[in-house]
Amino acid sequence: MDDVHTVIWNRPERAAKGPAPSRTRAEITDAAIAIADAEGIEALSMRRVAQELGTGTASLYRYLASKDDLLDLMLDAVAAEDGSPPALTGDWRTDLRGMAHRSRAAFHRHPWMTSLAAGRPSLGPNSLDAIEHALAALDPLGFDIDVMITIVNTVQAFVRGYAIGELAQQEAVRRSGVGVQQWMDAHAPYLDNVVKSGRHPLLARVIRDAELPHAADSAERGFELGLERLLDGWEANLPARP
Amino acid sequence: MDDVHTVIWNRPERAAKGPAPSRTRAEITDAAIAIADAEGIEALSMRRVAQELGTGTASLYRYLASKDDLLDLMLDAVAAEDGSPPALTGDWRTDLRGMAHRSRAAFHRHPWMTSLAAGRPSLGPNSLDAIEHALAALDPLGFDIDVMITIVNTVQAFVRGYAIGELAQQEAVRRSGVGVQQWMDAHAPYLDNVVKSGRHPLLARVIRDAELPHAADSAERGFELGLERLLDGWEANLPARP
DNA sequence: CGCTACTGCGTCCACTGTTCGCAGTAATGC
DNA sequence: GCATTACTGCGAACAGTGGACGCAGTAGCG
Repeated sequence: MDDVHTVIWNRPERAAKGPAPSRTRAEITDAAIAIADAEGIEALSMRRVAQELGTGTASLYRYLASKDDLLDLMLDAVAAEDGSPPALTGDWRTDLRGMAHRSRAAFHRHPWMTSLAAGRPSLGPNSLDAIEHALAALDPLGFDIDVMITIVNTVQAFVRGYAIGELAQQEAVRRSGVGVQQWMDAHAPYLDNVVKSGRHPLLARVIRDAELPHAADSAERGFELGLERLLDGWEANLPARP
Repeated sequence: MDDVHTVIWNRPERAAKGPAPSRTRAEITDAAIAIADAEGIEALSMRRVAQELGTGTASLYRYLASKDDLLDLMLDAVAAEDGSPPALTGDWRTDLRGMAHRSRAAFHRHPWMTSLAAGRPSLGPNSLDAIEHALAALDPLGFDIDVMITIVNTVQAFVRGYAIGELAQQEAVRRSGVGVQQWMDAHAPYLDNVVKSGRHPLLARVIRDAELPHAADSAERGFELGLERLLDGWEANLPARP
């Protein structure tokens, strides 16, 4: 349609002329997030959003060029949930650790983010704010901008990848529609075969270990351990100041 | 239908009685991978797979309980592409680094994996082989199994998250149906605004930096740097032997 | 006041994953 | 040798999807 305003982030919300729109992008986005939270990402359809808002399905396309746009808006809305990033502490490790934990918490609040993060670069204004904030934490160290962005990138990559792995089983269970116990029961014979075959002795130990009670918070501990190791690695190898 | 063979990995490929099936799961999986490689994951439909194989759509459901099963098979098939994991070198860093690079290469060969990895725990036999191999690389160090699996987990998380971030833009461009240049042109006004607004001074430097020619291999360099930092972190903090 | 550019939306299209039932076939039990 | 059984391939149908089109109604500018 338009030549210059092709990207959602650069498209004005309201037209200059004509009747005022009766909804806002934010209302639509919030409704979509509520549906995805409650019923899963596969239940999120344009019809379902329209129903939630009590409007016609086609009306949504006055606000969004496509469902893809809606998904972009959802991701960026989540990036703003925590409000403005906290003030910098002066210690880059503390600041980056905080960013990592906030990001992981967002994934846990909205597990559908794992599905959307793939194939969708986070270029929304709120995501950019978060990156700027992380860069600011590294700024006092006085390094090249490409070193700084690489550090931020790798931390974000770790958080994203860890959250996806963490939530993968939970999401598979939810999508299957049965309870955790039934899902486990369905998979038990296969894992039993893996253990009994003897060709995966170390994995067998992992599987047995996973049945222990202490495993409850192992995901959280693994995240913290991995994150600290990554930060350790950067701290020990920060390049010399230019 | 069945009580014990509910999980694809534990379901026999061929029935005991009746006519022999005219295809195999592997044929179907390969066809699906070829389609996803060539036309993108959103072009992968059961009808499209059936057409590729010259068979009826409903016939596929003699081999698979659902499309989800097919996606699981695709992921596990990719995990077997490199053949058996190479022999251990005796240096855990070298072995884990190799695993990470092979995994990243698989993501690049099959960008649709980024979409599938979310919400889908990798429990297929080939994925399990890879994990067993990584654990074996750490075994000589003599640590608890939960420490070992945590190290493997964090490395896999980093690779997954980095690959997803790396391929996100490429996938967005592909999905949009236009060329890289047109996609860039569509986003340029927005990024210009970000730079001009002055509220993201560090990001502005990143955006300017990204236009430099050296940025061509920056994704690869970032991956290697981050991976080495993570391995550094583990090496420096390996817990005391039990 | 009229013209223009918008808004809301009913209706339609092509497509999706999956199920049902039927005809054909290979191995088994007797 | 022959009925029985358990499978195979698959056309057709079903409920759902994202999105396009065009029409009626309306708000603001000249």
